[in-house]
Amino acid sequence: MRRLTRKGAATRQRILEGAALHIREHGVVETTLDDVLVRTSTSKSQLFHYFPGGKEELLLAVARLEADRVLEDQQPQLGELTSWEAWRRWRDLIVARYRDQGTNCPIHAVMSQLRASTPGAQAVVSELMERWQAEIADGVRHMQAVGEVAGSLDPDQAAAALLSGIQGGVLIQLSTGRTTHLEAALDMGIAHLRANRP
Amino acid sequence: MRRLTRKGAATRQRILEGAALHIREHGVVETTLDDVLVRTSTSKSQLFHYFPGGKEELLLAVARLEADRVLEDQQPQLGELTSWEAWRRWRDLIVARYRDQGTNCPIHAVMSQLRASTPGAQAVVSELMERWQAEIADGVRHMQAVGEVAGSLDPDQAAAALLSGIQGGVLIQLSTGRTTHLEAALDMGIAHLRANRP
DNA sequence: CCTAGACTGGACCCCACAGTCCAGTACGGG
DNA sequence: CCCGTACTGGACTGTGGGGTCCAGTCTAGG
Repeated sequence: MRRLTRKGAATRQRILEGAALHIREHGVVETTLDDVLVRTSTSKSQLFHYFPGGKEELLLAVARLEADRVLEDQQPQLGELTSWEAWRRWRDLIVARYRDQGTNCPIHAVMSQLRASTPGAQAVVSELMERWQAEIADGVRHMQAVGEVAGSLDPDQAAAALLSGIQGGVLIQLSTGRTTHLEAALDMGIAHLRANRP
Repeated sequence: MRRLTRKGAATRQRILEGAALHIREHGVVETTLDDVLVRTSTSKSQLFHYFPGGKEELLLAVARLEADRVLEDQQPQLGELTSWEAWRRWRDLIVARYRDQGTNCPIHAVMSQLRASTPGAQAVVSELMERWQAEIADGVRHMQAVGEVAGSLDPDQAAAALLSGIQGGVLIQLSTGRTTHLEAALDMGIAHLRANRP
């Protein structure tokens, strides 16, 4: 696809967002191409025109869309972890976000469908995790700079541990419907930082 | 199914374990009933005889099998978290176990396929998490009893956080292939306990 | 050793759903 | 205004794979 008219770009976007929404609501297993077509008032030929790779390509595009959204939803708090109060606000924001999302994580759903088949799929998640962890690590480094955290603590290590806790907390929430584990993980992660005062 | 002859029980078990193995090797999406039949030298009618609910029931049974295996694989270390040295051994055991498992988690795979459809599916994971967390919490309580951890720490809270870290670490490993996050989470969780000396 | 019912084989059904094709329409650059 | 190509509609195809059926065989209890 080399050139897209304005109309074409709009249609492509409509299909993409319609697919993302349907997956959010029904899960990827219960989402067929026809569902997406009906919902977005488009036809097969349009879908394959914009996503020549078919369902696989569409799902991958949805994964990218959702991955971007994850970090966007945490801004601006994630980018300004400059005080303990800011860390607390970020923590509350995450909990609220995932509480709202309920027991259906779009990325998680899409990934489990693509895993083996699509090589680029794991890269989407890997990249998300890297960016996420980098932002947290920046926050840790800032706290070190202002003397609230000991310089002996490895920021990347701490960020990796905190990120793991978040992922696991959300994962457990998918089965239990509760955010208790997510909260426990966040609280422990932050407490661990605070315990490492210089 | 009211009565099972010895032969019948053996066949049922053969189907179940064959399915579990095939899912471990190929993932649940790439596993069809026919694959299982060929592998176990059984026929459709046998499979539906022992699993009247069809694929869904079979997958749920596999999930239960794998869930049990998760805790078994951590014994006896998980049951004897009675010294810092024991915690370290447990930590190493987990890392080794998941390193061996590689980037294909059977439970995770099966769950993402069942999620919405089967009501009992989430219960399998919930129960696994509960049992797992309870064992960790017992370990924390023991360390409190011997005066290595402050009594002010909530054992269930700490266990929930640690468990979240493990889950997230494993989840990230599925995309990255590395156990670095799992290790970071475990190390931080245990460090957090050690930091809370009386 | 006989009979109910547990067990087995495999042919068959069926349809959901991804993917194809082609003919017709809108668009935008020249 | 004209032509190439971007775009659209929708009928059509093919098949993977879950699930059904029934007829035949084995098992175990009485």
